[in-house]
Amino acid sequence: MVLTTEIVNDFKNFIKKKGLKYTSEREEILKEILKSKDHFDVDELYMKLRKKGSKVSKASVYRTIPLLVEAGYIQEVYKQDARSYYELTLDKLPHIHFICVKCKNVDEIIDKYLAELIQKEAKNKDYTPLTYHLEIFGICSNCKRRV
Amino acid sequence: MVLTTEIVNDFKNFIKKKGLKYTSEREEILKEILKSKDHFDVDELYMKLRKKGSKVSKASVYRTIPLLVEAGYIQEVYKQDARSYYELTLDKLPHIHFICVKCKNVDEIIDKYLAELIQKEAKNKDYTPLTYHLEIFGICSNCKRRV
DNA sequence: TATATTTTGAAAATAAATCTCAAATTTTAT
DNA sequence: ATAAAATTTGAGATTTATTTTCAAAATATA
Repeated sequence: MVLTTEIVNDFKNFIKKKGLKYTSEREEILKEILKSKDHFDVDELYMKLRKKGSKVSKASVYRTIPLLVEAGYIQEVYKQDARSYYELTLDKLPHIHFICVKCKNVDEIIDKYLAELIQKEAKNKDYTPLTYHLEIFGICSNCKRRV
Repeated sequence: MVLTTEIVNDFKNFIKKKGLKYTSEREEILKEILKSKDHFDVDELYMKLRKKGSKVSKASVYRTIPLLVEAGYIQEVYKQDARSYYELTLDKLPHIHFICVKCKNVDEIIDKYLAELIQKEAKNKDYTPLTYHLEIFGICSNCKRRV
């Protein structure tokens, strides 16, 4: 696991380099995200912060997320029902999301060939890939059993 | 190219089998979609219909799309700015969408290994895949040149 | 042909994300 | 440390794709 303090410091530098101001809200949001072990959406993140007594507004959460994406700490991994889900990029291997259309469960699968495939096709097209999603919508084994 | 009349008839059977009513609106929407060579969203489709003098409402377009997805004629291929894009499933090989974050251009790439990769992982997890997207967000070669 | 059922169009409702703006905070210069 | 300049914040309004509502119209059934 990467050190939180180190990341927080890097983020501070990133913010400064962009000529922006380093605020306690931005730090609070990053720290909370660094604790996440899984996918999250803005609402979940906002609720977690609130429960801890944070006064950060939802607007600030919405405003901080693109900065964290740009800095490379998080990625938007999929969208469901017009809602975006994010996850930490750190230490993450390329993965696939299996989204069950019945129970809405999301299963994460690591596939080491996926990154190669993407790099190969990006090179072909002279594309610079920043982030990607591979989402497979289908029916999970549980839902297949209980028809 | 698959015969339109055949598809239209299959769709009619699909609708009937579900105990729904086969309406001229549903047929109009399907026929218009069958003409599409590319991705489309609800607005584009609705506008095309209007230009032809169709009286179909946008609500009906929204209501017909899930039926066509369920019947397997179209797929949701990506979302951008909270808007869903669809395309015909017919005769389509597995493909990747490169979405340029600068110019918003979407490039389609056929990759024959993608389907294999998905089938392999689905089998592993005892998953029944229905549809999938591989979206790569990045910067296209054009936008890289004119920085 | 009449009855029952579903679908339609138009407009209202919903909800995620973005925007507005005055007040608060951060940064810079003195 | 203090004041001025610039940015960010919170709260609520706005935006916009999609969904829902409901009376009227269309379709299917008996």
